[in-house]
Amino acid sequence: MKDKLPTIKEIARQLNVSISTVSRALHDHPGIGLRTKMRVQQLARQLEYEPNQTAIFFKQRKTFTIGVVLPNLGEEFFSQAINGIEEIATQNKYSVLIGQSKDDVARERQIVTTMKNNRIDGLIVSLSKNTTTYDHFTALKKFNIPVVFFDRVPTSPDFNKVYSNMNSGTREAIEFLIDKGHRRIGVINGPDQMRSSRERTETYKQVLIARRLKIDLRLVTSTDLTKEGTQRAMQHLLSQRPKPTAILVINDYIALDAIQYAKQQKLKINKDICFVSYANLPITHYLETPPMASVEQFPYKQGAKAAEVLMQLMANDNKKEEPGSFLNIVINGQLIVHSRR
Amino acid sequence: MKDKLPTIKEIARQLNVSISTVSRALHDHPGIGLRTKMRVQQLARQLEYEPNQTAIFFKQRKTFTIGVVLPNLGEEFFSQAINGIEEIATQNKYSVLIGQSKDDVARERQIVTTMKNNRIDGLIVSLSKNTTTYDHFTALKKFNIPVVFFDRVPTSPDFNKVYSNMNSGTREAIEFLIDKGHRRIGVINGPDQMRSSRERTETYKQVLIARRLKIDLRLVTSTDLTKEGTQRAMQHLLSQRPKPTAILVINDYIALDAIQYAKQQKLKINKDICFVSYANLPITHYLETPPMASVEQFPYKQGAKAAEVLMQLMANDNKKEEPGSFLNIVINGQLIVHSRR
DNA sequence: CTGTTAGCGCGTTCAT
DNA sequence: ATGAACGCGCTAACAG
Repeated sequence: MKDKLPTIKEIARQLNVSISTVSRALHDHPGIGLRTKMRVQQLARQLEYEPNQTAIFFKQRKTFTIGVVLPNLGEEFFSQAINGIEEIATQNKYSVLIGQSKDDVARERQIVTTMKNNRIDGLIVSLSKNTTTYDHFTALKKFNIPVVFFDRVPTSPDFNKVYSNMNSGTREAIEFLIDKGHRRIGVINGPDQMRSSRERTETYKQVLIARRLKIDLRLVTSTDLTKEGTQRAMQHLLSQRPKPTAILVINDYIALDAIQYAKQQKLKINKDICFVSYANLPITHYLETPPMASVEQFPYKQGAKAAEVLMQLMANDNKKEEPGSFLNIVINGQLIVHSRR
Repeated sequence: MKDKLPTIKEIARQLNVSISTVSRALHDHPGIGLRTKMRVQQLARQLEYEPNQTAIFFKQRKTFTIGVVLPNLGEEFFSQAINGIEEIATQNKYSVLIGQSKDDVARERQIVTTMKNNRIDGLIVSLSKNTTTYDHFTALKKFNIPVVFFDRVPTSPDFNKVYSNMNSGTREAIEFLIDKGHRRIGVINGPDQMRSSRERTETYKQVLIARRLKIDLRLVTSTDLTKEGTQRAMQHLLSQRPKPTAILVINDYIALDAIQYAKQQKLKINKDICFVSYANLPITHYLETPPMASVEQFPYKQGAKAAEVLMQLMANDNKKEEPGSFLNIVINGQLIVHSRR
């Protein structure tokens, strides 16, 4: 059944020419008789010939396929990102293979291995929140498979990364809050191994020092990104005295959990307590009580940029690449204010 | 660089055995010397040998890859669905190639063609809202590539489909509203070519007739799924006299737009006017004024089921399949009530 | 301008 | 128990 697909061999047979003539004709090779070229192309069309990509992949040692590994497609941030990735990939005639780590390191490793064996030409990754070792990625170097990380990137400088800088966005956010009169500002970070957590804390201290405000590190806490973890974080923050009047939250989803908790505690949002979060997802537009402001992180743009960088790396692959130089692209976060109340 | 990957040939050379011996040893072929088998496997491990999948794909005429084409990963419904698809595919050692049609038919065709040429083993599709012809899918039959549609499925019976039945959910929804005293119930459908639109209207009439209520078809309108289209639909509905007191909306996103519009018109949600929608997305849990109820459509389950069906079809591929029998799997929608006010 | 040949890596007869 | 040889479909180096 399947094997009756037309091949160049078949075309060659029917036209009494050689296989390579057909191949050339189909590729508009310069030195080829106009007449035979026409005949070949004509018959190919008639037979609905399509080159067998698997054979080409095999021969060219190139699959025109990239892999994308990310924690969870269910999160809007990541689906927006892959949206951007797919766009750029398609433009460049690449296909996209996806895998979700579900924040499980073993699964992440498994996916990367499978993709490597499938001979992907390049890989884009947003790390699982539990990933602390990177050998499954460095291993790809041996196979000449370039890797670009985005958003959740490794701390080590020895990787290509595209991410949104927490510093500028966080600075904007905190200064915004200070300017509105807040003096006790809490922070809910993600797990410690996430780069963003450290950056956020760092900037928090810097800005407070610059503004000559007292730093109380009990106001800096973290969540494991579960709803329960966030509730515990909120409970911790609200038990401090004096209570914080504003809280910076790692992302919109977590902020929604935090806001929900605050409401349950009979706090008035934007009055008793303000929230500023990260990501600025579309859903926030539909909310009655969204965070007061959100640091936009441009997931689509991050994904697209990561894909562009990867395309570039894959193109340079043939040439000698400069040893040990890694791209580190920062997309500045930008504070979007939803409510000035 | 890339070509220094170890092959069975290389292993054979180093061990002074034949290529086929290595191949057999690696596959635990019965008639093979235990001693040589060990030596081969040992060296393979040492060399970190991995079979070249592209070669295997090529030779086996099978890629263990399925394609997924859907309108937009940015929509939660679809990202949940692909979540389910990826899960099942992974369990069955399949990889997943994705493509977004962005509701553009030309793009949909392009993606399908590319995937076909890449020799995917099977395809899962949720149609673009503008798709009216299916020849790009029927063409796949010639290549023995089974196709399963989900959610947005063709009307013709000549396809395998998994979808959520509008009938039962719609019936539940309307009866729920009638029981709460509503007599003027509006409907906002999607574009006419969507199966769900017709089903919804059909059920609407049936239930109203069964309950001996007057049918006013001016209360049944549609949106092109843009925010503006939805506003026009709302404007139309609210200009009817008497005004509807409840509105059934094609999905949660559209419902949010509709609710927003109603609020702007100073209508009190759940008092002046009630909304019931479809999909029951997680975001609704965070809303102050969610639809009063939502017909859950189990996107994860739909995706997973579609993938299971596809796996089955691909497995039967070798055997003779019964001619012209198509699977039509219905996952009953289920009304989830958010608020009884 | 066109044909011949080799080979990519693997699985699979068919011999031995 | 093992090896030799073939072919999947295609490209490309070499020969005319």
